[in-house]
Amino acid sequence: MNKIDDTSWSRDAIAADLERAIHEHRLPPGTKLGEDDLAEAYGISRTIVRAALLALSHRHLVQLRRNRGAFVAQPTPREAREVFEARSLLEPRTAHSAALRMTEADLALLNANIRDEHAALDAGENGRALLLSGQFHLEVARIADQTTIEAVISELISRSSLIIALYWRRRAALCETQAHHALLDAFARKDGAAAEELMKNHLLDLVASLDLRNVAPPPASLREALQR
Amino acid sequence: MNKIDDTSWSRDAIAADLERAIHEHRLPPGTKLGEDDLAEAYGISRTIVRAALLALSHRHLVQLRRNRGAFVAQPTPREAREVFEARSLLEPRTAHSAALRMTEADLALLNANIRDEHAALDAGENGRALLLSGQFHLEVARIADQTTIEAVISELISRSSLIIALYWRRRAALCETQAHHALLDAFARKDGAAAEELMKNHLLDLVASLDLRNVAPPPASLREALQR
DNA sequence: GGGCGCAAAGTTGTATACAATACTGTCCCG
DNA sequence: CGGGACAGTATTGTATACAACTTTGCGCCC
Repeated sequence: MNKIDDTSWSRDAIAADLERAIHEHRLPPGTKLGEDDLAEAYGISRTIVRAALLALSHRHLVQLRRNRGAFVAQPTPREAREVFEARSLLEPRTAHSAALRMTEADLALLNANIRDEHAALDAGENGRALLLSGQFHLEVARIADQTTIEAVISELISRSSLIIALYWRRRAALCETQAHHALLDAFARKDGAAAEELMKNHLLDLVASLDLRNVAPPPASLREALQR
Repeated sequence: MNKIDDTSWSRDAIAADLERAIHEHRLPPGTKLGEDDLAEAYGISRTIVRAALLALSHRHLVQLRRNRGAFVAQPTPREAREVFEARSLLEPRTAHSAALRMTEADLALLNANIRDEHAALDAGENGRALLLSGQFHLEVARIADQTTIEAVISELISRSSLIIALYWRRRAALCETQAHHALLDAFARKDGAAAEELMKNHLLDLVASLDLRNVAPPPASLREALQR
């Protein structure tokens, strides 16, 4: 209903649209994604919606429960740790490669990204800021020219957004843009080793800002029941 | 037709069955996977088949071409390099963790795996040997108790099987089991550093045994035309 | 005889109808 | 008054019908 139904939405377009909404915390963890609702919203049949939800479930952004429907995923503390563990294996080395391949155009793009993120934060658009923050990391992987790793990181970043929604402790907004700024400096100097180290510490800081005590499943079934 | 249709196949069961067939090189790269054919083979409607094919396409094992159908993926040399690049970022450290957590039961399982692989090679069942070889790597990730990384590695291993089908240069069968045996020794000693180094070199050896010159796309559209 | 165009067949894309399962509220019984 | 069973409602699972597109083969024209 709030979606533009001028053109017909493709499966991938719907999946991307939903992923963005999840990433921006417009669809919080546990939200029920009813097939009829989505079909009506996008002006298409359930067939396409189901395919899109299946795609998102493969990215661990949506949990499918047989005969019960699709819900925005709710990563456990364990899953949260694992996601950042995987990122810490992939992203520092990727940042290293990216630093060595960095061009002026790439630097400008990353710089614009940081600026936009800051603007979003000032405007109170936290969801949009989080999305831009993720895009910064994704852009680094793209610059490293590693399509396969980029795809993996893309999924991990989106999952990280869900993790932040559930386990974020204190608002360390400044920390974020600061870390990205420091990375940008290393990139500008084409200092691979520094970029690698900065990325590694950045990810460690991110995990440190989470509260992953095992009392996690409160939003699990309780919230889900209320959500609908 | 050759499939058992006693019980009804689920989407995931079909996807797993197809993935196994691809992994074992029973379905070589470029093979057309017609929806009607599969639906008849498994005794279900195209609905489920389409969902399974969509799932496999998300694992990069199947390439979907709009209005043309599904084909077993044909990784490019570049993609091949990237897959092993990703594996070399993930698996050595994972082997390290696995070594530290190794139990007697785990060792027995890995040992049995190597034995089975050897038996398969002796029997000339190369596809089965390749599957078992992949399972060895997957088992290591499981032992490391990293579900998320395990899922990523699982996909990369299956893709590696496609890469081997396309770019394998010489049969270095012995090398394979030798490397796994050396890893097993390190695991038995709970020597994480050694396991990490062995895994790293094992993956380098694998890439070295490939012929990734950019004359790759011969099997691309030519073979696809003949295949059907 | 070669090349273009059109028509027919086959395959995939999408929507919809129906079946199966889970949820909700009510009624009856203890 | 509380608990359990049952029926109604709603939602998801699967199959099928139809539409759109691609491919293929034939025929006509140049």
